[in-house]
Amino acid sequence: MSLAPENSPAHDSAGASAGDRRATAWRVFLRAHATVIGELEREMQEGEGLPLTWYDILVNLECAPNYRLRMQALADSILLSRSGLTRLMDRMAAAGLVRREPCPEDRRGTYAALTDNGRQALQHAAPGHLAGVKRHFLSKLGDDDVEALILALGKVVKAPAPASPVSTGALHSY
Amino acid sequence: MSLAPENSPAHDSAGASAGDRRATAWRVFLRAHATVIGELEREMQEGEGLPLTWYDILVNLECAPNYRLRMQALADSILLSRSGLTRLMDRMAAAGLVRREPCPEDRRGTYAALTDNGRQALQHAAPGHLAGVKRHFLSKLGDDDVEALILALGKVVKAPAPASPVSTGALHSY
DNA sequence: CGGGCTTACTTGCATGAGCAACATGTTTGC
DNA sequence: GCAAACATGTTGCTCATGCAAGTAAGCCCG
Repeated sequence: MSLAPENSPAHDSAGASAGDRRATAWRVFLRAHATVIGELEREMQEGEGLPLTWYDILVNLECAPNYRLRMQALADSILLSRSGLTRLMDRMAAAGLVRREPCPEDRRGTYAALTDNGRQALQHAAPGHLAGVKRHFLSKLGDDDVEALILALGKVVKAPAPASPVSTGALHSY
Repeated sequence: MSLAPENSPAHDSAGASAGDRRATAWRVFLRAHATVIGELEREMQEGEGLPLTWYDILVNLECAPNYRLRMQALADSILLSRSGLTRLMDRMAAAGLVRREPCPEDRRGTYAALTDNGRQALQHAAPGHLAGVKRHFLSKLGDDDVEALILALGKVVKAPAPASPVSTGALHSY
């Protein structure tokens, strides 16, 4: 989104103040995200008929032990509210990609489990998505850019660069 | 969102392949965006009662000649669909922050114009937002990080780093 | 000048998301 | 043990968004 009406108060005097550079960094960051995600979403929708959110669910389940995850954990992982996930699971279950399973250990709980159809859909969609990420993002970066991004943005994230699948969250809630 | 079930096909052999580093960069990028935007949205909502989208509109209008913009241009600027903007303007007009003005030059057109209330709301909200951007993003970066981000992400964006207010777009459509 | 094509916005409809309230089940402290 | 606190998932409601269709106005060309 926009930053502010005028740039940060001029505490520098030179042409491009440090504040300007920082504002620019922020804008580029926002714009880059919007651009890339927009493209990926469009391609996934057109190519596979899957919303990126669905893909996200599928990946997270594929990587989970026994191809299933508690609703809570899944919601956290894709940064969706619990109720949002409940509804999303309804839709994906109706489409045959996932299935609910009761949780024996905690009878309040429910597992979201990947169906065979779901795994197939994922395997069908993954190469295109990977290619899209490369095409719209990674291919434009040199090795040094990659390292610089990891370093800089890692500082921004609480737990710097988790190894697990990890979700955008970007998708939702903006 | 998640990248893929497994990381990119192992074309390298060493521990952390180039592909891994790239996948990591992508994940950190997504996570950083989700984290920061989530915080900013929350703070704006709690502090000012404004959705970030509204703030975004206000900034764009504040910076426009005569504090007004054609609907089309505004929609492009905040990366919202036309119909989305129509409805958004309805809500913001109802809240007294903006106003529709007929466009004399092209009678099909409409200006979205900032009201005095809108300017006040913006002036009230801007410092907090600025501070939030600093707190959650800029303050964690060194000058070299800032430059590296501009360089790397600039390559990702079509028109590299426009000077105008610029919108997230990130917000919407994710 | 007048019929078609285009553009600018608006509206109908469907989708997706969050919050608050709920039902159910588990844990904790006495 | 048992009641109070807490956790998990689902449901009611409202809001926000996009797409496609509709309406109004400008433009182009014969």
